[in-house]
Amino acid sequence: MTVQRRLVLDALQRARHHTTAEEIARQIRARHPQIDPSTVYRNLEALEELGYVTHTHLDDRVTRWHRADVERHGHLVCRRCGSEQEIPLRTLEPLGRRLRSEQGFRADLAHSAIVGICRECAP
Amino acid sequence: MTVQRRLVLDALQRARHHTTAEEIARQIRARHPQIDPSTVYRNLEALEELGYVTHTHLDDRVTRWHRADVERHGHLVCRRCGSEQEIPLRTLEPLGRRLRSEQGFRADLAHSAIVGICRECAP
DNA sequence: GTCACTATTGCCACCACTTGCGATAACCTT
DNA sequence: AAGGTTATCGCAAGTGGTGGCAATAGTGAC
Repeated sequence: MTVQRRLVLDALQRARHHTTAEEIARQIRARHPQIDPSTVYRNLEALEELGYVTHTHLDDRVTRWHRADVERHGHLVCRRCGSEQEIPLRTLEPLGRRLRSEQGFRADLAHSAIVGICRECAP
Repeated sequence: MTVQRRLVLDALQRARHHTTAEEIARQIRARHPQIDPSTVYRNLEALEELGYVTHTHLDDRVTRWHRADVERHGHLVCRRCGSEQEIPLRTLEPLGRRLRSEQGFRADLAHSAIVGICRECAP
C-alpha cells in the first residue's frame, strides 16, 4: 500500500459514487502535482483486483469508479436525453437466474447500464 | 450520399457482423488513403441515424458496427476469457417488458453485451 | 446552367486512457 | 541495518475515438 494508492482510495471514499478516473486524478494532482494520471489509472485497476473498488459503464465512453462496499444497483440510461436512473438489482435478478440456469453464465448485471428511451422521451 | 459514405456502407456489406470502425477505416484507406478516419466515424454515425446500420458494445472498449437488417440478438461476454456468445432477444424480453411497465423505460437490450463469467471459467 | 446554401470533408488538436521503460520505493531475509 | 528482490512510479509516446474549423462538394431554386 503506497502513498499514491492510499490517495486514490481516499478520493474514492470522499466521492459518493460514479466518479471518473480523471476526476480523481484532478483532485489528487491539485495537492500532489507530481503524481501522474497513469498512476491513478493503474491503482484503480489494482484496487479493483484487491476487491476495494469496482467500475461500471454508463453509455458514454468514460468508466465510472466507486467503492466496492456501496450497494450494487443497475442503471437505465436514456440515449435521447442522457438521463440516468438507478434501479434495484432485484429487478434484474430474474434474468440473472435465467442466464445462470440456461447458459451457465453468471451475469454481472450491475456492470453495464441498460440503454433505451426513458419515459419522458418516449414518442 | 457521398463517395465516402458509399465506401463505408460497402465495407459494412462485405463484413459479416461486428466490425470495428478502425477495421473499416483500414480497409478503405488501403485504396483511398486520403480519406480520414474521422470521416469514417462520422459516416457510421450518419448511417446509423439514417437507419442503415447499428452498433453494439461488446466488451468494455470497442464499438462494433453492423448492418441494421441482420437479426438482432443479445451478447454474453466473459470477463475472464473474453469469449462471446450470442443469445436470442427472446431470453431478454421478460426484463424488457418489466422495465417498460414498471419504469416506462423502453430498453434496447441488444445494445450492450451482458458481462459475467461463462460456464467454462466458473470456479 | 448558375448561383446560393447547406452538408460533408480533411486536417489537426484534443480526450480518455494505455503501454514500455528505466528509476525508485516497498518488502522481505538475513 | 544492509542487501536483494519485486512492485510500483513518473515520464513520454502511443491508441482509438471526438470535436472545431476552414475548404469543398453536393443540392435545390431559379
